[in-house]
Amino acid sequence: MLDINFIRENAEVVKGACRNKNVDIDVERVLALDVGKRRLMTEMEMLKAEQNKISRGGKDNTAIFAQAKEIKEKIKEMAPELEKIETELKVLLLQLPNIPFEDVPVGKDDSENVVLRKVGQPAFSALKRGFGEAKDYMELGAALDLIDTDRAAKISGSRFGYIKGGLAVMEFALVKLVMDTVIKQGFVPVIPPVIVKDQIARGTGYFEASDEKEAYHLPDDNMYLVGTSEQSLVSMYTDEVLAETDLPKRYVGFSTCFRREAGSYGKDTKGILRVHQFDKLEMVIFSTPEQSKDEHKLLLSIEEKLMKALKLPYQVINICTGDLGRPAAAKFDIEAWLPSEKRYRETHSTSNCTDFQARRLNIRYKDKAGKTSFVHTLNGTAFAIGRILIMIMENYQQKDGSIKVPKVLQKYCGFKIIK
RNA sequence: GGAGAAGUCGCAUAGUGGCCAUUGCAAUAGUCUUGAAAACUAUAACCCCUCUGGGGUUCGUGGGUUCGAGUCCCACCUUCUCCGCCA
Repeated sequence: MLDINFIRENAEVVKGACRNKNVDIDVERVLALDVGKRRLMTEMEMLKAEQNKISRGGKDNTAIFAQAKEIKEKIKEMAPELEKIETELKVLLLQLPNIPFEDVPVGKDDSENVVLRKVGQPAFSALKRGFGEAKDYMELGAALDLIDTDRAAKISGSRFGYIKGGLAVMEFALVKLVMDTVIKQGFVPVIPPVIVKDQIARGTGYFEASDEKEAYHLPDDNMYLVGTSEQSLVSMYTDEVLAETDLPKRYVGFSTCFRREAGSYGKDTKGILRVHQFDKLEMVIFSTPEQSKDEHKLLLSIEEKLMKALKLPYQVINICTGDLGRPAAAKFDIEAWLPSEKRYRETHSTSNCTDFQARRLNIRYKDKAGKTSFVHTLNGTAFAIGRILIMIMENYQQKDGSIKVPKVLQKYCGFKIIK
């Protein structure tokens, strides 16, 4: 959510942001509603002041009390009009996107994202090492009995999987790698709730764009399964005031994530690249406005550090305005090389949401002068485990179909190869 | 699931129908001090408007009663305690 004062004073900037983010909202309408609201409020407040003056007067003055009652009725008549304006204004305000930073590339959709750098050699494909075409992870997994989507389909339907054996062990190794990497940087590990209340699911702003259908709903309790632990982590400090000296607060959450994948029929239907349930380690930071750009760099650097530790080839993408999403002011993705598809696929994403989420969730901090303002919130993937397992399987496959365990994970796994 | 209690500033508290919500701690500024602590003084409760004097709004949320509600009534939300069930 944007600050109404900001919109009032920077209407052109807001319009530009809508244009660049492909959001179709009538900013002039917002301004008109705002003017109308304030005009009506002032009028009602003047009446109210008069009423208060009369009431404070004293006791048992029937004539004057009748007058006060008359004013009260007048105010009551005006109330529905104000409510109507406020409701419409609120709906529009919730739909307005965050303003992208100046240095974010302008573009209409993901085709105009900018590659910042490529790290590692994608040519580390099976091809170059002289054992023919790279096998895809499903083929490797079937041979080694690591992934079973057929039986998962029998039990739970499509887009589910059993992850088994050495691959299941590797999940815990990845968790340990992340913990050892980020706890040093001051991140507090958290295992957050994965079921959240209706108002929290809405509050985090994931439901605004019609992605309401993306979350699993539990109708008996009117609660939702989280699509990412970002939802329960960021909302942790809803309606709280933090101390400036405690910022930045850094957290790394581990949780299962649930997604209905409602709009993605026919996309990545095979295997476990896109599933209804997966585990993810997610970093979330609460910072002051001054800190947030540096914290964003920190998140990206940690993501790259983790990818480098696994020695997976990847590229870093600067997401353009049209692909940013509503809450982000800036966003970087990491895409790892998937040999079987001979292209990069997204594994990580990190966003700086500035005060956009905080205003909506009412997360503030008190600065040294005693003034309260909204914090900045940031998030970044540490590992989306299913996808990283896929990347490891394909990039570490051997000529005989076995899979080498990345060196950093060997001590956590207790074995060096899956065969 | 059953029965009780409670929600007021960052924290803790007072406020049982009538002046624009009390007090303490913490915070910020100042006085004093070589410096610090202590002490003292001042500031600040959410948000809106403003002619900068001030006005309005706000006591978990939403309704209601009243000339007037933190205070009375109703519903809801949340938390806590006890009982029952349970990993």
